Amino acid sequence: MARWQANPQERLVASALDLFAEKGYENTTVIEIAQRAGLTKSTFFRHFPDKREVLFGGDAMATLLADAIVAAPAGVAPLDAVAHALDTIGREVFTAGRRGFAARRSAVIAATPELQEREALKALGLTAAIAHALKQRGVPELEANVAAQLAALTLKLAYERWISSTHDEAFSEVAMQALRHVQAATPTQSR
Amino acid sequence: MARWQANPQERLVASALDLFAEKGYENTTVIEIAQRAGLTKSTFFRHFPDKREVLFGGDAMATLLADAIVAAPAGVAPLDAVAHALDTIGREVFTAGRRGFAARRSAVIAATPELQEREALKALGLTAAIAHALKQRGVPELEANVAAQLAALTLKLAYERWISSTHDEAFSEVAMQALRHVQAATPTQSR
DNA sequence: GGGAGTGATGGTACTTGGTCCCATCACTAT
DNA sequence: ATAGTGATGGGACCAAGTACCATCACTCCC
Repeated sequence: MARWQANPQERLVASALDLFAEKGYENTTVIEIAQRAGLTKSTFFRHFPDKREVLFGGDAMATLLADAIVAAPAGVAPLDAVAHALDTIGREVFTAGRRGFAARRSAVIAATPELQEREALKALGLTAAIAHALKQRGVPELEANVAAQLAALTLKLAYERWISSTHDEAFSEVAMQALRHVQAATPTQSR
Repeated sequence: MARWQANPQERLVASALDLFAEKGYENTTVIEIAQRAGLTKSTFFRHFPDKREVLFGGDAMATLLADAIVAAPAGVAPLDAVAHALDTIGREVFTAGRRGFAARRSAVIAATPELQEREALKALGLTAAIAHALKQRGVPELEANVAAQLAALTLKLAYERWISSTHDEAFSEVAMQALRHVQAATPTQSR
């Protein structure tokens, strides 16, 4: 089954992250990334639509989150469906073994405006996916959008804390805590 | 005072928007934009850091919003400070005379992934600026972040409605209405 | 009124991301 | 063996963006 070398994508991602961390995103050329992975520019662009995307896994996250929200127990409140989804991704993608990678990746993005732009787009897509999934559950348009905004903030806070936590906290734990905090900080409607 | 022709930026923006609407962003070259404005590629990049930015006014909006939030009457709730800021930008930048331009611009962005990416980044910057301004008012970190998320949603909804409204509603009016709706759709903290 | 200075513009060469297209290679099935 | 299939290599090409220098329009000042 295995031709040439295995998992070209993974090798490209690893090479890219290494080089970005070493000499910065802008000073790294696609050809260099490919060479370090034993491949060529052509092959790189066959696996990723552009240089940025090598650090972003398509919309796997968005679909996973959306599916988990739809699959949450019927009748629960929007933010409880979100909680269910956060727990799911905590167990399926934000596992302990990937924390180191996530942290390095995050540092590179934080240092690169061009990557922040891509991340902003992904975040927006994520929020839209959450809102859409909530609507599928019957949540009214506006409530879904508001809940999605709160979910996006929760996810961001949880991710940051998960990445930088010294003691190994599971993502799910961190996320539940973050969600409770966000809920507590939500303004009571005065009027 | 006026050399050559006046307002090169404005002419470049107008040329770009026209061409993008005519033949699409991707099929339009920077050289074409410059030529239509009676300028050259060099001059284009002297006025804008890249091709995308010709449709985005730097961070003028973010600073204006942030300043207005800081300048809101002391002691009012976070979302009331936001309301004050929305009213300000409604009177200063989202004026009736600019609605047509905004609508055309919005249509082009909606048709162009590359521009949506830039817009996503701007939206994130806007949210961060709002949160930061609220913190300057003494609003605690978390409350500021939550309020900023709700403000971002409000701004987005109001902007969409303002652009597509048939009868000339002032942006401030639309924004106030949107804010009330968002507040009404905010989940009551059950636990 | 003429010349030095200043800021905006024009033009060219270069690098790199990204596309296209075709040749080639490794492996598989018959 | 042989044909077929899917992944890779390689080269030509275009456009975005950078760097640098020449040039032009206007201002200021003597």
